[in-house]
Amino acid sequence: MAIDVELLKSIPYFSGLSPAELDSIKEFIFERAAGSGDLILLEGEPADAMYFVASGVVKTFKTSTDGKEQILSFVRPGEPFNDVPVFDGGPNPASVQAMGPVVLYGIRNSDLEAILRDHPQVSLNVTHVLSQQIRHLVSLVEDLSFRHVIARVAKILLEYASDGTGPKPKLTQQEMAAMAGTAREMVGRSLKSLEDEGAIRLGRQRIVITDKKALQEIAER
Amino acid sequence: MAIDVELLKSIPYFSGLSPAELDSIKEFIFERAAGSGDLILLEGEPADAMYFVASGVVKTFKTSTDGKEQILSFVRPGEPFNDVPVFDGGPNPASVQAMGPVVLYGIRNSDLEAILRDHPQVSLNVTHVLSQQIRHLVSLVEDLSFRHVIARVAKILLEYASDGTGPKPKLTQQEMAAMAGTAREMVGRSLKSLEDEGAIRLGRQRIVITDKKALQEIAER
DNA sequence: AGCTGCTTGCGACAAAGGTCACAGACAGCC
DNA sequence: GGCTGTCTGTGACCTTTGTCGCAAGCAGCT
Repeated sequence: MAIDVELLKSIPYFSGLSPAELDSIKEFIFERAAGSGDLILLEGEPADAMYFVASGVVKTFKTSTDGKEQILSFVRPGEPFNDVPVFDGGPNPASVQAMGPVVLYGIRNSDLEAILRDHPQVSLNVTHVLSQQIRHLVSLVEDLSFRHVIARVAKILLEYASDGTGPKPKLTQQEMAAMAGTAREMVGRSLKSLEDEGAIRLGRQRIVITDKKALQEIAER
Repeated sequence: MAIDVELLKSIPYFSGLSPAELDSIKEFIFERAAGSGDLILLEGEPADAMYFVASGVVKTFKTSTDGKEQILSFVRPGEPFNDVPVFDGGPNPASVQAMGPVVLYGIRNSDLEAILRDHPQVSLNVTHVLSQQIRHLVSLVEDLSFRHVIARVAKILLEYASDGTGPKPKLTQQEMAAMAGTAREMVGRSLKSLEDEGAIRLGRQRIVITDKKALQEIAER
């Protein structure tokens, strides 16, 4: 196994570090691969490591007692997940699943603690990363609390349309439902109603945005 | 104005610091008072400082375009708010309002940045505090996504009953509604139905939990 | 004691969202 | 080229939640 130092450099956690520092950090990193659909972490389990996505995409999500799923975020290359337990000592806050074949870089809790102690720049970087996570969650709360399902679906489309930046998970209606906190059927109906309003076109396997402005307007309601 | 050093010491942000360090940090702190109902910060405005509650309680919340309010958290003595903008440079993520007369300790962004640079222990502490905020928000998302209004109300009651630890805001139905992300009437109906099930008793101005176990059970649905 | 505002308590509807039950479409795989 | 399992489309129906409109109730103030 060979840790990709170029990738390490591009990870926000480790920005601003010297090559020598990166080298010493590299020693703590282990690699882990997973196939499509593999469960990587289970919410509530004791946490012993955090991860970065090296390639592929994973999703973090919560599961309700009756089996409903709420996706919290997608994690793309260079981004971390399950870092919270390192900082507060608690269990995994959410389950994590591979959206396709993925390669992960992991760091054991105790090792990261040592890194934080030795490299103050890293904990500074971490405050930045955690802040972004907080903003993301606040925005999710806002969506769930204020917006109707159709607006949430419109927002998802706007965010996950083909903009060509980085890997995008191809979303099933089931997954969109788990993102929007609703049932699959509601997503289907929302898509249909968005099509009726002329904002999108539903093709075979593919959703095309035909009127971005209209879609944005619907997303704000 | 006199900054209370005892209080400073008890703030998680500054735990593990020497008296000398605390003294130097003290120099950056300014005091600010607000009366009941005063708006302290407005979401979306440029942020220039973060705060700690010295006495009293404030609430942080989001407002929708049509005026609905979603409470994100209550902030009690020793706890921070509006720290996220310091770490990511963005605007205030939420509005903040005093629940009663409050005294706040503030630190300007640029000053806190200096403190973080000079005292690595502080940024370590910050990662811990932010992690807790993340867990709190994830739990809020879970509630909004999985639970019915009545379960959310039950949860609120369990959390804000008289357990005698620290100042508790006395909640109106309107405020409970803003916490649960619903309308005031729904809170009223939920309380009534909780009373019918024998979990609580609604007295004049006061809600008494008569069957905690039953209430917990309802809260989990 | 008499005002004035906030807080509650309902009841009747309306609207949004969730559930169920299938049928058809498609993709990937032997 | 057929099979199988997943994904999608859809209608009917039920539940939950939101909205409106008032009428009391209560608290604090003068």
